[in-house]
Amino acid sequence: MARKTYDTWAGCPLRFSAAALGDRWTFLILRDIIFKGHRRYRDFLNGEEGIATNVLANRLADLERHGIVERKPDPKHSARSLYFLTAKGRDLVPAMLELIVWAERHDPQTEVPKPFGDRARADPRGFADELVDDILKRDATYLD
Amino acid sequence: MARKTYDTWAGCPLRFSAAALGDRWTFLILRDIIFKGHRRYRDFLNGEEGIATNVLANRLADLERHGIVERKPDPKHSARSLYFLTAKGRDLVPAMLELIVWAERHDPQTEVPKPFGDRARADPRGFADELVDDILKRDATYLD
DNA sequence: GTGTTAGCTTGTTATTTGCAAGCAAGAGAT
DNA sequence: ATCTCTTGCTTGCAAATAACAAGCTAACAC
Repeated sequence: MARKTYDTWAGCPLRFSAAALGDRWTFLILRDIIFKGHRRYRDFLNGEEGIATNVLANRLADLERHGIVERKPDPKHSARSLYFLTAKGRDLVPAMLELIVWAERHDPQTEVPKPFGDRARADPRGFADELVDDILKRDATYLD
Repeated sequence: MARKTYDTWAGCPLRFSAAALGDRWTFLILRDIIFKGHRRYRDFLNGEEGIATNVLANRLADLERHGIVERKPDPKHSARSLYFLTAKGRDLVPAMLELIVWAERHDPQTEVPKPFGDRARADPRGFADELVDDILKRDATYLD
């Protein structure tokens, strides 16, 4: 069963964001789609953090319900599903970049490569656009 | 009792962010400090979302453990505690602003005032700096 | 000194998570 | 064609966490 819905949490923007994203695993799934190029259930499941399969299924369903992720059958493997970001999901990239900038600054063990952080700080909009472009290119490789 | 710690979640920036912020209530507490000017336990507790008192105590302790929030005794009322953002906490303002921009765009019921959204989109850095300034000014009113 | 408020802590129950197992449908090898 | 493996889930169960309610101590307010 999916989690209790916070569908009445519209209006206030941070409450709206919290309802959609306020969960550890949701962040990591989005990271996997945006930065690791993952699109398949197994890819998420095999991530190093070890999400439980039922929790993954719930989170993907939640993200789909929120219109952030879209599920499509894999044209090459009819048994598989693929999970893509919608435009709404792709619009989260700038916020994700700012979180990365924050983490880079405050995590002494950060693994953010310096050029990545520099670029995110110097040209956040341009970098976000570029990342969105990469996402769409990656999507295409799964769909053609 | 506080939540299970995800203290080993350093390194990857979004995992680090998820460990510190990946929770509905955490978002809302930060919103209350940044945008509503709340500093006292009661202020958070009386928020319209209705956080439970034990959950609030846990979240504040978590935020303090993560160095995002700092607790100080109220100089005017010795029985009270006040919760302030640390520099690390104030550095979250740009990410919060991007989430607000996202929510404004995708929540049909958004209550973000248009000038606020416009400013956040046109001049994110300047706006974030200004908000941090407001936070520090507000802090001062509690401490003098 | 009596009543109220602030900031919690301590139960108790409901919900969610983490872990293990199972399972149907499709793909791949023989 | 059949046997096996993989994929994308669902189900069951114990443990952790959240929600709701009550209580408790120290400080004010009068």
